[in-house]
Amino acid sequence: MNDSAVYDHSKIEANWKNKWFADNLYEAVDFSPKPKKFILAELPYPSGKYLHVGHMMRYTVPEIYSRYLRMKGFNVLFPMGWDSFGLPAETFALKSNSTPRKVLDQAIPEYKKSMMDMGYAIDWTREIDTSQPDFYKWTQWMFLKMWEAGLAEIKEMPVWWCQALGVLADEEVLTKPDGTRVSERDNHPVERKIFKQWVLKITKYADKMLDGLDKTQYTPSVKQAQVNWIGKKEGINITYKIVDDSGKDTKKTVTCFTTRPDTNFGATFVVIAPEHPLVEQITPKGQLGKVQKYVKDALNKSELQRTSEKTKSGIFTGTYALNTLTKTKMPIFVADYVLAQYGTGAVVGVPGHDKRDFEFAKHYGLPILRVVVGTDGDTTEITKVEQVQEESGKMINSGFLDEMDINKATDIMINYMEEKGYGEKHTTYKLRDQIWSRQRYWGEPIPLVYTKDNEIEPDYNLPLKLPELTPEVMSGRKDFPTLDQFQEFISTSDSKGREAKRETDTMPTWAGSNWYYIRYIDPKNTEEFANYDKLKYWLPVDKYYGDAGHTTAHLLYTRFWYKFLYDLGLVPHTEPIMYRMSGGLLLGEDNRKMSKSRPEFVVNPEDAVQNYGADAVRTYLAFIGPYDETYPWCTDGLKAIARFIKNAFSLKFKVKNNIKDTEVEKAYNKMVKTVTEMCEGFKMNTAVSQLMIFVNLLKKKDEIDIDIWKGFIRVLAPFAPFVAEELWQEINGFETWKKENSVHLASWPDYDKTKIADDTFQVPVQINGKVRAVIEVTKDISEDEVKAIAYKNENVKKFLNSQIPGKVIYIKEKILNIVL
RNA sequence: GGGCGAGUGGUGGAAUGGUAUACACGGCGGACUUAAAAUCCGCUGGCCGCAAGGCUAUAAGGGUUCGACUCCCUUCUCGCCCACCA
Repeated sequence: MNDSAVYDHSKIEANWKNKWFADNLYEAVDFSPKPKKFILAELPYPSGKYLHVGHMMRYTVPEIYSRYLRMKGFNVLFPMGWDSFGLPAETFALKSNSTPRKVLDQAIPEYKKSMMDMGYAIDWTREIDTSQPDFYKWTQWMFLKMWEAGLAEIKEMPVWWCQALGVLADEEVLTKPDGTRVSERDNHPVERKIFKQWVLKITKYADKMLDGLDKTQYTPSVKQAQVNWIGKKEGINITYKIVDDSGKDTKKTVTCFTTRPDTNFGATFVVIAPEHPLVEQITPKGQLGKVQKYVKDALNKSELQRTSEKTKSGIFTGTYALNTLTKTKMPIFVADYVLAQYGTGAVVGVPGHDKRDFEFAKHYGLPILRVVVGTDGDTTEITKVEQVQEESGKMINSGFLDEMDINKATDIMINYMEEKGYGEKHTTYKLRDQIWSRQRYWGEPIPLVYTKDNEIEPDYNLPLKLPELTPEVMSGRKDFPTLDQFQEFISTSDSKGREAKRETDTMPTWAGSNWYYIRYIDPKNTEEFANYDKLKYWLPVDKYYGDAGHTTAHLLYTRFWYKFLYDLGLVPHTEPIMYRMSGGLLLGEDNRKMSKSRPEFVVNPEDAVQNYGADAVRTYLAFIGPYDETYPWCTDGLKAIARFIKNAFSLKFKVKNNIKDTEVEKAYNKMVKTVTEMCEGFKMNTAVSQLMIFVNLLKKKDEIDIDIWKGFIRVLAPFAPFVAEELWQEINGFETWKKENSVHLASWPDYDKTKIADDTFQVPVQINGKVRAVIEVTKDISEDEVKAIAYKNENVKKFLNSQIPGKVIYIKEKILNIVL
């Protein structure tokens, strides 16, 4: 046997890999006349020495899809890069006793090698690295644009904070099942602290982001998640006069946001958040000490304490809000169940119709009034939380609203209050401004300068580079210094040449990820972040694949950033991404999340590729199940795929010219048709099973026609690119490698519909919906003929039992159902 | 508590109104082998039956339909995201 007789995956893969990448086979061509497809997979953040098998799970299926599209005649952009700023690299560096740059410079080539070993069809000339100055220059530039537009502000904000990592964004904090909050990275306990923070005013784009959803093809659930995250609510801000114990006007007011002003006749108290500025202003001196103590305790309470408390805590301020409708005095409380950041930070308590208010009222002995009656007609006193009515009903005990449906009453009350000047219609959002600073070293420096007069000026001399972590800087340190510890970095001059100081916060982990995908389009441009005409050619992203945890917030921020660039006329469309799908998880063989604590269940992708070949690993990851679901790794499954690849390879010895086999011909055309449909539908798992069915048939044959073989190789190519290339080169007799002869630039085969059509087909015969026989009939048979054949069938006769059929349903080529 | 999604053999899954369990794993039986591995062949949802065949099964219950894993309602369970959001 010669060399080519044995399937040796290591040899085949090493050979083709080098040739492909040397010739940049998967080049994405700017302005190609072919139609474009931009297939985007979230770039990894290197946080360890090697690529994780979970990454491969995420990338393989979209990559197969991108190969399919290329063969279908599209100019495909399937790029890759490194999201390398932020905590992951810092933590990785600290663990390695090194610096972020050094560990990245080691890890990135390893990650890249793993991707090349997998044969990923990436145009590496477009590689990006978000922590390189030529990239972050533009992140800084865009931030300055935001600042110019008034969308970047410095604000006092309560933020999550932990000793080890400093300030964290909400998204970097996880809630454990017991209610405690910890940092996403390394599980440090976190607490709430007030800090000055740069924030981006994403809320200004809330409505644009809601409206833009119509322009996308997101699935309903992705759209719904965007809508929910934005959380637009229309209601009214009602302003109440505040009086003291004796009923004297204090000249102060409290404004409460509510979506349910219809229940205002049932309002019996007001609650303000501990952080609310009114706390200090309205609390009488005698009361102030006690109230301040409550506020302090509330703010310092851990999340665990807050959520584990059975009763809602609060304290009476000693003053009252006047309910103009009922002319009653509503005591004003401070309580930590009211959030400072949502609405006005003050809530009007309607205990009969809000569960939280009910619990609070019950605990403090406040009156509970019924102003809505449900379908049960119950108008008795509300004593249990189950009786609290929230969703529907009619108004009672509510003056001019009585008998009205609650929705109508809401409208009428809003108009009434506006007319009387008690309140104003108001729209509020759950969406919060995005925190844009952190007190860490490894991030984009914020290019702003504080003058002597404490004015803020932009520094357009970009990139503003991070100071280096020299051995001198690091000597005697365990953690990285923050920028305020680099004197040379801090001191600068303002636009008038006077001494000034730099901002020492850096940008958050996700700064680069808000726009990184744009840079793939023009990664080497030094004049602008990307050439507009190139953007016009490549954008929007056709499909975006990534981690399920990034489906909502990351997508929203990406859309916000893009819409901002659009408003500046810098990008060509209003929506950057047309479609989003998130991948499931790959669990260990023990059906649990792969974890370093159970190393025996952690799959090392390098080992898998070495032992079974990249083609097998790729095809296995495609075959294992639908992209968006979660399932365990199974080594036996991988072995089976390795066997399949080997079987497919061995078929080559049977290939001959001019073999006529109608069974194979039909099966081939069916296979091409279904695999094509399944690739279109992103169902790579069933596409692989179609390939298996076809190979199982070919295995039984002694000879295979060369044209069918060539077609099969092309269909196999996106899944198992190495073996496909090997077989393709061999069958075509290409002796020396030429890029244009690659199977991966060959066209996807067509199929012949006429060869698929069966002359006969099977019709199940049902009696009362149960299959009693299957009859074989010819193609253009009439309904009557089908019936005649069916009635002759012994089993059908048996079940008809000489009865006369009442109704007979015949669906052509599908089914015959006889109803007795 | 809210939103979204899912529940099908021993396992991963297939079928989105028309023969439920494709494809694959695992298991069982057999061939080859001194033996094992590898490979190949056969069987494999459950129950009854020698067989033909029958009954039964897609989380549970109900409904629509000639026909339901698929559509609708109720309940349960799991996953993800959000969560004292007024």
